Amino acid sequence: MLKMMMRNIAAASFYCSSRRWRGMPWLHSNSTLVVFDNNYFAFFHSQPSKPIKSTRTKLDQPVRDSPKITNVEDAFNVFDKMLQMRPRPSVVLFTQILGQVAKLKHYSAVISLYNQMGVSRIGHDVYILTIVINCYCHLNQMGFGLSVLGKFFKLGLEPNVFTFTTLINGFLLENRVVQAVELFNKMIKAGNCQPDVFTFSTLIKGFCMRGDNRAAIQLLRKMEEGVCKPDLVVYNTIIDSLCKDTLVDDALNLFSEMMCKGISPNVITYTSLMNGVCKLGEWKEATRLLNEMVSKNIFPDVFTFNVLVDTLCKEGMVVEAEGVVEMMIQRDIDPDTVTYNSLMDGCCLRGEIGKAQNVFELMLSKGSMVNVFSYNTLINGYCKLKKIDEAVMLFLDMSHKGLVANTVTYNTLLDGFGKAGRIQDTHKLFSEMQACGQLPNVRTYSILLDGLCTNRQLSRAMQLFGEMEAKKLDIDIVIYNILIEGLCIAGKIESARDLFCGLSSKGLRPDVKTYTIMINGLCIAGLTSEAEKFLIQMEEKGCFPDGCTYNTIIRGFIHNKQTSRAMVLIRTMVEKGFSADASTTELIVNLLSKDEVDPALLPLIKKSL
DNA sequence: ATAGGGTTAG
Repeated sequence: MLKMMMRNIAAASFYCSSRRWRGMPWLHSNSTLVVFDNNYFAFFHSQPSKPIKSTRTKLDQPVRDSPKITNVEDAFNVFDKMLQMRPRPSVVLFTQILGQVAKLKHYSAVISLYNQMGVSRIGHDVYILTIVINCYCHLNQMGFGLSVLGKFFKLGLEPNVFTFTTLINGFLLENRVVQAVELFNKMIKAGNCQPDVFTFSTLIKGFCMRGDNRAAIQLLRKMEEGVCKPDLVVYNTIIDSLCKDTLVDDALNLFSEMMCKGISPNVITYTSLMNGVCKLGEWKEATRLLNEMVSKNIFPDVFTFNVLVDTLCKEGMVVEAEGVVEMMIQRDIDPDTVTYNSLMDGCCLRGEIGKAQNVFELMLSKGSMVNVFSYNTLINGYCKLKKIDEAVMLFLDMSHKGLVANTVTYNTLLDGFGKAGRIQDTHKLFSEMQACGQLPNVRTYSILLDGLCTNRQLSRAMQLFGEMEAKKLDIDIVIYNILIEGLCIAGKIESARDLFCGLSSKGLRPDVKTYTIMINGLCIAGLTSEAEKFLIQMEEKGCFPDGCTYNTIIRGFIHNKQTSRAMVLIRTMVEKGFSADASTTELIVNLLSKDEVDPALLPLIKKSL
């Protein structure tokens, strides 16, 4: 019944949005995806459908000692009953309960149950202590995790490979790679507890999380030489990391290498690869992978479909994304919160906030489907449309749903306030986020700085920048770009140049944006020849100008009435495969109407537009 | 009974 309803809703929204679609073709003019091919879906219908879900009821399942725990409340109830039983159940049963709660990711609940066990003098063993360490790790409380390790020695228990692997994971989650590697090496040296494939994959994942694919692959090669051979999880971890860095070719090489070794890919491997090619806009390659996996009887699951839905949404093709959702439902794969969040974001990107709100309400009607991502996405949608009051309402509504606003929530709202010129509210919210224990990150500061700069409060921006330096925050190039731009627009080209020149001493390298901002600033100050020097300099340093750089400098030259110089730059831009954007086009058309352009250049100008 | 891999937001 629900499925029927969903299908109808999907069909209805399909109709709605296809009308919008026709009305706004310009939204897709820069789409990197090839035009959506309806045949692409054909294979889904021709393939055997996914094996029908088992309809076995609870009664058919083998009777187990431990009751199935589906929520924390159950766990606490069962636990209380167990504590009252005489004789008391064995520690194994308690372990099973805690293990299940941990699997539900209710880590603090596990800790609290464990503490009750201590009070009730129930013995501890390696299993339960390892579960507890794992929970502390996931709660970012590695210190407590290490103190549990102390208990091993107090109780005469020997930590095993599970314990050490858990600890290594804990270090990695806290970005303490050095300690993780140290522990790993200690395991090898000590000799009585060798790392197994789990330990290796954990460390490899840690390297990947830091973006250190080289170290990850190095460790993979080490495994290949040793006794502990890499398995599918190890390959999947690295393949995914390469894909996330859009190094899809490297990922595909590893993929074939893995298959040569007789390790067959699974749905996770294919989902990572598809995510990689989708990120590059290689829709045909995504289709090929999809066909390939299905031909191997590996069926896309909700993760795989979510990648497709999200990619389509990011390209503005919400209608097509809804088509994919339709297909998921037909294949008995229920869209989940992630699916709907992607759809919502897609609607927001198109400015269709009402439609996004409908998706949000659909999630609400289906039970507690909304999460912090859902709120953040919708809040962002409203902020981008400058509907700040609606955004604030949603923000206030979160707590009623038992959801806690996180750093992203605050960053989104802070940006909304800044862009709406509500600087006073920005300050209030910034204090509030810290009072609520949500730590500002570099992104928060970049949002605050941007707000101050665009609201002409440059001295306050510089003051905040000073605070960041004093706090020894990891200041990145984005922060400098904002400040340099702020200074340029305020006409303080000298200070901007000083900041720019000081970059290398801070260990930072200017990126395309930095150069473009400087070029713009120099043009505003009338220093066009210096601007052109920057254009040459950036190329020499291996930082290649993009379309935006060329448009910026061309506009700069036109504004400075150096039309012929601008025309030369247009020629270069066209040669490099870039073209004039809307505002440059307007300037050029203006020049043409005033007959200020050499007619000989007309064919070239046509090419650039 | 304990440890590792894929999807969404700023």
